[in-house]
Amino acid sequence: MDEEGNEAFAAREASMRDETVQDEAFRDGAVRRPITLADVAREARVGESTVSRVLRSHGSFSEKTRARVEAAVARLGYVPNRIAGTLASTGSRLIGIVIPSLTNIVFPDLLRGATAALEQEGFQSVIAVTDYDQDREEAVVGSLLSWRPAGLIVTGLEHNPGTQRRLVASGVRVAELLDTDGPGLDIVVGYSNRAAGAASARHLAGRGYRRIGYIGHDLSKDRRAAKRYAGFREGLGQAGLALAGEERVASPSSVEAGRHGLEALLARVPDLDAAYFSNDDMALGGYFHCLAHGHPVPGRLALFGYNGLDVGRLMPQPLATIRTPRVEAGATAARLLCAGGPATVVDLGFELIEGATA
Amino acid sequence: MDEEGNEAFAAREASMRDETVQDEAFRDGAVRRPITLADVAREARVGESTVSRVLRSHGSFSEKTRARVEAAVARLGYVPNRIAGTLASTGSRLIGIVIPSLTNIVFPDLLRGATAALEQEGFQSVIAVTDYDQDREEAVVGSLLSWRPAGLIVTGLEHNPGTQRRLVASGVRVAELLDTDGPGLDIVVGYSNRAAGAASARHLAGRGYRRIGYIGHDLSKDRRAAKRYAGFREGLGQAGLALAGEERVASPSSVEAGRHGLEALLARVPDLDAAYFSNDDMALGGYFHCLAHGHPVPGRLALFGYNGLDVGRLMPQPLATIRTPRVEAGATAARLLCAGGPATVVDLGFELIEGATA
DNA sequence: GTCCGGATTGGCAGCGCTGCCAATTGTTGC
DNA sequence: GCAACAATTGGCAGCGCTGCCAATCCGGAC
Repeated sequence: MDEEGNEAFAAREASMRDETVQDEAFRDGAVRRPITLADVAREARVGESTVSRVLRSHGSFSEKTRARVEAAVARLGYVPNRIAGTLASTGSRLIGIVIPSLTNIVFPDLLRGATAALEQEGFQSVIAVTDYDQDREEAVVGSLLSWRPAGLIVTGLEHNPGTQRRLVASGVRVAELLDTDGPGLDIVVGYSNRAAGAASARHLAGRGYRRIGYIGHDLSKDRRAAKRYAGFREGLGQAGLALAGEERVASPSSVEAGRHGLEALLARVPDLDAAYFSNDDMALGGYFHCLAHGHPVPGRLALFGYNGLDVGRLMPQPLATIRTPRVEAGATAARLLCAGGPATVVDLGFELIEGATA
Repeated sequence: MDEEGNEAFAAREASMRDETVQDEAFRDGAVRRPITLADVAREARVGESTVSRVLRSHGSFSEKTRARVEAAVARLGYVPNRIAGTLASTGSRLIGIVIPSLTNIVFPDLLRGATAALEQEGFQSVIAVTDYDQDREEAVVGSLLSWRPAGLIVTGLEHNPGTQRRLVASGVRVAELLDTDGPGLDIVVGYSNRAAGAASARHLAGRGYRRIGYIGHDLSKDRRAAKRYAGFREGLGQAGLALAGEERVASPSSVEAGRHGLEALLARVPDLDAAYFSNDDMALGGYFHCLAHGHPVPGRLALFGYNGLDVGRLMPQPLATIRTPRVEAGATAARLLCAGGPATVVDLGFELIEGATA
């Protein structure tokens, strides 16, 4: 145990090791030629197409043949080459998934739902991250399309003209996720962010809060957060209220941004009685600010988030928020893509969690 | 705005829409044949190999030819088919990434580092999730290998014999991540979980805590957490202490598991003065329990986590924990795989954050 | 003007598999 | 026992691209 507590964080290259494991795998020193379906066919003394049929359980073959082929596969340690298989057949078993970020747990959730559903259908997912940048989205969409995926899952409904063109021209099925506020290209699975914002506003207004502020992150990039914001203001307006103040941090959403954002907003608008955050991470930051400064919640200040993360439910006072079916959205989109039905809009709705912070 | 606050969570199929966007993309009603490199060659009046060379900026060609080819590509909206390209050439530009979970932010962090580095090198990542199940790991490794990736990133050093065999037999480069406590197959990038556990124990013992408990999740599946646990006990032993009690929840780690785990442990061992959690999520849950029950931290109970998540830094009292370079590990592994050097072990170390909860 | 070497270009054989079709074998009805 | 039919099997073209090699072009040296 030569590690010390305060390790230098910088990478320290450790000693090179003489690993020979790999070389051992080479048989008799000859250059190892990868094992192909033809090798299996020869080993099993059947035709190539028979091996192919057995391995895909497609078409007909006798039980005896199956056994022979499977034995040969096991003996040789054959791994089918899906690159070749995909090229030869029509469709690939790949689905491309484009998400804006991996920092916000929302997108791993989406991925989780999608990959689980895809695996069931025998599909693999190729992922790409855009960092909320539409130009990067265009680039990664092109890059994913070059793998000739059976379908593409993208986030949101807003895309560059170039991205739209590529998506349409490619002819692959596209599912746009987590937003139903606007026209989609093909399959749309999500919920109305605008409605969620409005519902949050109505809830806060209904509970009697009157000096309501907004703490958000960079809305120019996160279009869905912008829609919630718009819906929220609309909802306030319907209740005869106006936003008492708002704070936008330039960074992506985070606990830190929420904590500092609320601090800044309270400094400018001290008589706030409720704060609406662009999401739960931000709200948790706000909650920590209140705890740290002894502001009773919701007595001094009510807090409201978005997403319904687990952490919110487990705070000493459960966070008032809106739960969004992210995992389900991923799974639903994946299933619809695999099923190959007509263009559809699936609104999964959302659930307002009253919690105890508002 | 026809959404209501308390949406039913169950999926509600929305009306099918007659989307014709896709059909518009079909030219002149004929069945659209995908555009191939041969089409581009014809359009540009050059040979296929010339187009290929231009598109890959490989080999030599005149400036005039490049312009002609690029114009033809733009005119036809050609997207190269990497499936075919990969089959024809030797190596693919795919890296398979196998992670145990997407629920714990640690793995998205790893993915983030890896995908960012891979994109720079012109690689794409195919991901698969094992749910901490070694049999599923074996299955997904096989599935990823069938895409003939240039390399594979897996988590941890412990694998089924079958997984090991496949990895070695495939001949692809493998990077094993987030653990350096044991022998690796090829490239290993991470840090010592055992040392991290020991460092945590020394820290708590050094601060004068004597009745130290452990709250963890399912260690039989999460081998790295098990190593931290072992290191922690070892560290306590070196300080002349023994574990005052422990609580293992059967579920995966989560804020909820931490909160309930601490509650249960305190019920059994009321005179605990410090709690070591299997990670920060769990520790945050413990912190929430303390807040909810008015236990002063660290006066009544000290808390110590693992991973160094942002949220810990922003708690009213910053969490005492160990920061692990997860993003860096992903990026380093990706770069090493692309670089194709010899087998290596890179120990990135870790950093103990003193925080204010211990 | 001719020759030489390098730059540029095109032709074409596969990469490993699947899909089609034809050949072969086994089965059932009468 | 034989035809008709179904089940099973093998052969082979070709998916779209790259890599190799040969053909062609170009500019300068002679």
